Amino acid sequence: MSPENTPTGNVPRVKSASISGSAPQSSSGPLKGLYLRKQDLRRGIELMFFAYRDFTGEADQMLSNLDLGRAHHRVIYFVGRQPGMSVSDLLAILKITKQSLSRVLSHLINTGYIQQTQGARDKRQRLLSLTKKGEALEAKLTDLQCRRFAAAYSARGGAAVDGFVKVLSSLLDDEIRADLRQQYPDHID
Amino acid sequence: MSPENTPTGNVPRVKSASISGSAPQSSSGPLKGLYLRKQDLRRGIELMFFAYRDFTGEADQMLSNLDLGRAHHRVIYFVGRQPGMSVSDLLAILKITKQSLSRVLSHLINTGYIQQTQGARDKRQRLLSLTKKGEALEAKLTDLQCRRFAAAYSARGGAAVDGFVKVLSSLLDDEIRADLRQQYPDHID
DNA sequence: TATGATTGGTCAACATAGCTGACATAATTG
DNA sequence: CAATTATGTCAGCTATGTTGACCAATCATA
Repeated sequence: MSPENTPTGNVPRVKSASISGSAPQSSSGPLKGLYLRKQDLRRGIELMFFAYRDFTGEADQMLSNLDLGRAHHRVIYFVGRQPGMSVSDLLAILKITKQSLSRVLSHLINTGYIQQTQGARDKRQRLLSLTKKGEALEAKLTDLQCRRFAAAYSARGGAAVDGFVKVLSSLLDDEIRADLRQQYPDHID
Repeated sequence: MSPENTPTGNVPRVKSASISGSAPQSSSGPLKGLYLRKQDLRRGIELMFFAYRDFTGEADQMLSNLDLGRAHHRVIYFVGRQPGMSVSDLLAILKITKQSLSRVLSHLINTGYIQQTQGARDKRQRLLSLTKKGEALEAKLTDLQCRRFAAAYSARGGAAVDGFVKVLSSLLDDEIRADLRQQYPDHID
C-alpha cells in the first residue's frame, strides 16, 4: 500500500485505477459513489472480518463445552435446515472434501446428534437428519445467532436490513445464490 | 428446530419466545419487523457464512501460491493499515495468542514481508511495518478484496451500503467498534 | 446383462492455525 | 530495587482442512 495508510481525509479519491472502474465522484450533489472510496472499501473488509468473528464467537464457546467445533456446527446447522439431505448435498454446500466431512459427520453420528437413513429412490444415498438431541443443540445454537441478528436488525430497521442483504448477496460467488434463492423464496437477487 | 424446517410461508411468525423480545408484527401497514421472521434471521446467518467464505476465497488462492495462509494475510493487512503498530496492538486486534502470532509473524519477517524497528519511547516495543515486498503483496491482496466490495457496492448503491455497514456494526461485540471508529472518522455507530 | 459412473466410506499422511503451559530477557515504572 | 510490561521461545496438543489410494454398493445405460 501507500496512499491508504493515512485514513484522515474525508475527500473522495479512487484514483488508483485498480478499483475504480465505475467512475465515482463525478459531479452531482449527493455525490453518488462516495461509498467507493478506498477507505470505505477497507472498512467493509474489516467489518466482515470482525463481524464474522463475533458472530461465531458465542456459538463456538457453547460448542467447545460439548467438545465440538465450528465444523460440527455447520453440519448440524445445514442438516437442520434441510432434513433428509444427502451427503453430497452437504458436501456441495460446505465445499470441503468428503474426508474432512467424514471425520466430523461420523463423530456426530456416533454421539447421537445425527442419524442416517437409506435413500428410497437411490439406495446408495444416506439421507441425513437430526436426532432429538441434535435438534435440541441446533435450536440452542441457532437461537444464539438469531438473537444477535434480531438485535442488529431491530436496532437498524428494515431499510438497513435490506441493504445488508443486498450487499452480502452481491459479495457471493454466483453459484451459491441459487441455493439461497431456493431456501428463501423472497430472497433478494 | 422444528417449525423452521419448512421455509415455505411468507407469513410472519416469531412466536418462539426465544428471539422475539421486541414484538414484531403488531398492526401497521408496511408491517414493521417483518424482517425479524426466523427465516430472515437464518438467511442472515447463511449470508454471513457464504459471503465470508467467498470474500476470502480469491485472496486465499493467491496466498497459497506464495505458501502463505489467511493468518499471514491478516497480519499483512493490519500492519499495512497501521504501520508502526506494536506487537501487542496487533495481538489486540487479532485476538490470538502471542504464540500463534509469533509463528506467522516470524515467517513474514524471515521472508522479508515485514520489518521491525525498536520503539523510540519504549525500547521494548518492536514496531511493525511492511517492507516494499510486503507493501506490494498487501496492495495486491487488498485490491482483490476491494474489487469485490466495489462491485457489490456499485451494484447496490449508497443506501444499501449504508444499511450493510449499520447492520454489520451492530453485529460486532461492543469493544471492537472503538477501533473502527478510530480508523474511520465517519464510521456509523 | 455387462460395463461404467455415481454415492459413500475408509486409511494414511500431511499442513495450517489455533491453543496451553512454562520460562527467559530486556526495559519500564513505582 | 522490585514489580510489571513487552516480547520471544520451546514443547506439545487439537481442530480442520488437504491429497492420494482404494473399496463396496448401487444405478444407469449400451
